Amino acid sequence: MSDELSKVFAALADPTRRDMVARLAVSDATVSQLAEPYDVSIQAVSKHLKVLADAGLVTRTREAQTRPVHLEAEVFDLMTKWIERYRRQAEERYQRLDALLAEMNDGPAASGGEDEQTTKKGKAS
Amino acid sequence: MSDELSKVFAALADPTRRDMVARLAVSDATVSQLAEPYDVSIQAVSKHLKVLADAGLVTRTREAQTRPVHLEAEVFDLMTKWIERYRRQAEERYQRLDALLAEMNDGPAASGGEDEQTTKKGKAS
DNA sequence: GTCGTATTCAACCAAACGGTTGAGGAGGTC
DNA sequence: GACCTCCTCAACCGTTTGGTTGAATACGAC
Repeated sequence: MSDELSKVFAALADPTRRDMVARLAVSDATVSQLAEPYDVSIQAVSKHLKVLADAGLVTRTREAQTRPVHLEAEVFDLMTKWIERYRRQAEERYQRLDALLAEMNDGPAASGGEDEQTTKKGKAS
Repeated sequence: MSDELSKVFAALADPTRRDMVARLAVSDATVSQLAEPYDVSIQAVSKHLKVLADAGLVTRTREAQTRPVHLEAEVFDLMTKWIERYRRQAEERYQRLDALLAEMNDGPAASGGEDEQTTKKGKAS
């Protein structure tokens, strides 16, 4: 799990960590404040925080005895860029397919009620 | 890992699976076509596909002996919605903070109207 | 029917994950 | 100094993950 993107996705794959991110979007918090709602040990929360930090999603500073946690929203961009890229690609492909199907319907051999999956045959990309 | 969102994030946390999604965005493919570039067994690729399918990211149909894999781009929306929500929230918070700081710089008086939580100390930066 | 191809299922294994408890470390207050 | 609080590190444990190999299964071709 070396690469940045994998770490970010993996970090957000855990509901507890997503909840933490959600709360950190509202305001910074200390480890114990973050731990309060969950019934797991402080150490477990600290581990979750480490995962989020390793993914670059949060940063921690020192402030008296506490270590306030701060959300770094910019890292989200990495994900959205990746997602948007392939979603757009897939959607464009869909539109081309729709256009192609429309063309085929408009065009020649309309060949009866082909509601069956028969048309699926000629797939050769 | 019961919930939908966790499955989607977890599915995309693996570089091989992300690569498959990237390739499926271009065109549907069979399992062996998908497996070709990677030097892992076909079975391993089949497992990856199962993870993607469980997350709702791909669907598989049957067509002769092969099982073409198709990307379901709509599921991406789940993620982008989640991400955008909290990113926006965090960014708005930043803007409020910036405004607050600007205000404090403009009007040094600022009186004592602050809430009791002012223990937050002046955060350098 | 038999054969070949494409895919999945089953069993196994090492490594990572999410949790625990216990022992520190860092930094305040007395 | 002693003491308390907040937090992390270390060791351990059960479960999940990503990979393997070998044996089915599903389907078309012969």
